[in-house]
Amino acid sequence: MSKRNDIMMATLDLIHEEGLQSVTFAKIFKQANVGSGTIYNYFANKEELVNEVYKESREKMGEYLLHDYDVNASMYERFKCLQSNRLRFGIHFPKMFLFIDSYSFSPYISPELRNKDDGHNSSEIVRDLIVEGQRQGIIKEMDSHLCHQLIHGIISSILKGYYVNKYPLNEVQIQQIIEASWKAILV
Amino acid sequence: MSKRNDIMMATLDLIHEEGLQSVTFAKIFKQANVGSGTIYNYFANKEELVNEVYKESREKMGEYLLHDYDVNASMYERFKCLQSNRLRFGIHFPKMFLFIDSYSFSPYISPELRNKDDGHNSSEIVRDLIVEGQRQGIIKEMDSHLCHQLIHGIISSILKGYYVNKYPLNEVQIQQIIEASWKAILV
Amino acid sequence: MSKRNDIMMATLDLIHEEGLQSVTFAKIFKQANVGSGTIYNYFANKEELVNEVYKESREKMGEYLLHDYDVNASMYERFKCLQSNRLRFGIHFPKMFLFIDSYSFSPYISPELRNKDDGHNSSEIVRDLIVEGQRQGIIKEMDSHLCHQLIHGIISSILKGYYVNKYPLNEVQIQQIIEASWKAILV
Amino acid sequence: MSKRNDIMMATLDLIHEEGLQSVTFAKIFKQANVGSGTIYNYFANKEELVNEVYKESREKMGEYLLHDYDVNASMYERFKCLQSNRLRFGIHFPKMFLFIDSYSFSPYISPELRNKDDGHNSSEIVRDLIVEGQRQGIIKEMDSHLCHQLIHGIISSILKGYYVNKYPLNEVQIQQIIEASWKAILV
DNA sequence: CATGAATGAGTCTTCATTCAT
DNA sequence: GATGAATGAAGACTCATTCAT
Repeated sequence: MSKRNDIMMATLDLIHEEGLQSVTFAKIFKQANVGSGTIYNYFANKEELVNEVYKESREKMGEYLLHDYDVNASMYERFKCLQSNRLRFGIHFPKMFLFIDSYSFSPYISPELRNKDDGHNSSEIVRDLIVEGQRQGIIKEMDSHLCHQLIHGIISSILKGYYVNKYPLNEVQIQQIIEASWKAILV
Repeated sequence: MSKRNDIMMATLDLIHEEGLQSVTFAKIFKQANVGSGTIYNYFANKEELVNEVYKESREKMGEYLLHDYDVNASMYERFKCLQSNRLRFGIHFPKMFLFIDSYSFSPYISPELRNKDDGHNSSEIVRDLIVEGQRQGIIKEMDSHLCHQLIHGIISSILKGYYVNKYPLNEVQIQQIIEASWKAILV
Repeated sequence: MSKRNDIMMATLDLIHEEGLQSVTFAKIFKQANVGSGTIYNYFANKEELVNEVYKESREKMGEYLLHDYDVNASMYERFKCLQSNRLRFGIHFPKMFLFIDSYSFSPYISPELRNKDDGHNSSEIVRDLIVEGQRQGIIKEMDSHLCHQLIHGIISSILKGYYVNKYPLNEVQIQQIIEASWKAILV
Repeated sequence: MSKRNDIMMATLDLIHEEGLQSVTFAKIFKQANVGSGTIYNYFANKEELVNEVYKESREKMGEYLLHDYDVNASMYERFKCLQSNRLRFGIHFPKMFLFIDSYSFSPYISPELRNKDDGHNSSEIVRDLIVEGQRQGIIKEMDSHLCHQLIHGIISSILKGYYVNKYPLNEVQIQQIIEASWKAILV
């Protein structure tokens, strides 16, 4: 189980450092310190390996998004929790976040996987929240997927700027961003 | 000139269909209906070809962004025009938009090209607008590059969802998105 | 180790048969009975392979030149030994001799390798002999490198004629050549 | 006729500068200032072009070797004339001399051409001289081809050292070399 | 399970050659 | 004759994948 994990971590590291297109098996083997044949005990081929890394990253993010999520909290509290978690996930796991963000729409990732549930229903929870907010007249009427994508897009944007050191991302900025994204979808 | 254009169009098509990483010369030659050596009459190598496609795409987008842009219009009108144009460019030229969005930070695209002016000063115009809005107390105080990235990021995110058919993108949705992005950066 | 050797021998054979310029990897693989990728387990590229073949040939020749060389023998005996060994090396290893002779000054062979000691100091020994002979007034005064090249050049020239079957090269001829080259540099 | 000559001269220049193996048609066209198709009006292919250059070089050298050659002069005078002419040809036409010397035994040059008469019988004249000298008891008994090759080898050696600036080659040196080569083959 | 030498299909690229102008 | 854009066979080299140990 350790070898499998070594390989996946090495793959994620290398994708982050050099981009998916220049990650070769030779580099993965060297980085993971395993023999070149070992990978085939765990993955059928390169595509499966990458998709597996993608799947695990998605699962980890899905799980992270629901940290301290209280279904009984107020609408704004729940929104804040979800946006904050997404932002913090990006801050703590930049490799995973960027990998997901960069390749979700790439032809390399199988469409089934892209649209697949992450096992924690986080996407559905976000959209449920949007729909509920719209029913209550708090959130503007629009396609829930569109709205979801919109608030997600704001977080992505901010994180990408942060990754290239355009600005710091402390509690102050985090609160500002959450408020800005909240205002963006209010009626 | 026709052959050169055939090659560039074939390249853009293939990048869109399969991703830059799996675009091979063999596929380009077949798609463009030219001999395998012909490309080298126009481009020194694959990197130059891809960068040339990138450059033309950037130029086309830069030009498109300024459609009907009136420097004397109100702040909101100008903002609306720019955001709307970006969105419409993405809707009408999905291949170009996705190529630019996906590979601007790829090591394959030369840094000088990525940062190069697109010949229409569109980037500068957007940031000038932001700075002016901030001086007038309309737009929230923040780094102008960050703000630029934020409103750009919303459009990108929305377009990517649209491309995978998550939702339609008609006039109604376009207006919703523009308003949401405007509200996101207001004080 | 066997594969590596197979490749080098095949390379030398092909250089001899068709000349360096027309030796392709395809021919080497076929001749050596290895897969096309195998070479890269042993040599970084074609240049390294050729240089390695050159290096081994030089080492072999350097070793051969000193067969039965007796530092206490007379000047003429030592001269005879060296010239005779060079000639015999060329007779017994025509591929190596011709390869060294033809490509020592080719841009394909790295200069440091060309000038490198062959590990047996044979070049130095020849020049030492010349210098000693000049000090004793036996050998004509001239640059030792020039003199070295002259006696070496005679052997090369003779061997090339022999290789294209211009004449036989038996003991009689060998003695004639050695004597002629000795007389050419005497005072 | 001018174009044909331009191409041949450009070819000889390039072979001298970069070696036969790296001379491409593209370089020849550029150097000769002709279009890429022009060559096929004069030469069937690259090999024919190179062999034609070789043939002309050999003819020019053959002609040069007989400058001021007096069949009635003394044996030594005639020997001196031939060796001197060969040396002077190498001094004045280094490109041709080196090309002939380097590629005469290369598989690139067709064997028929290598052994072909140069149209001036110079080779035969040299060997006739040798045979005559041997009959008179002046020159050592040995295969005339061998002897020819030997005195030719000395000149080649000397010229190669001269080309890389190891020493000057003025009248003094020329006389020394001729005498040395004469002594080499005397009984 | 783990290994890595061996493999060969596939990659980019070069370059002699053709042919319409 | 002269041209050079177009060509594609062939070159060096890469890399995912296999298999004997």
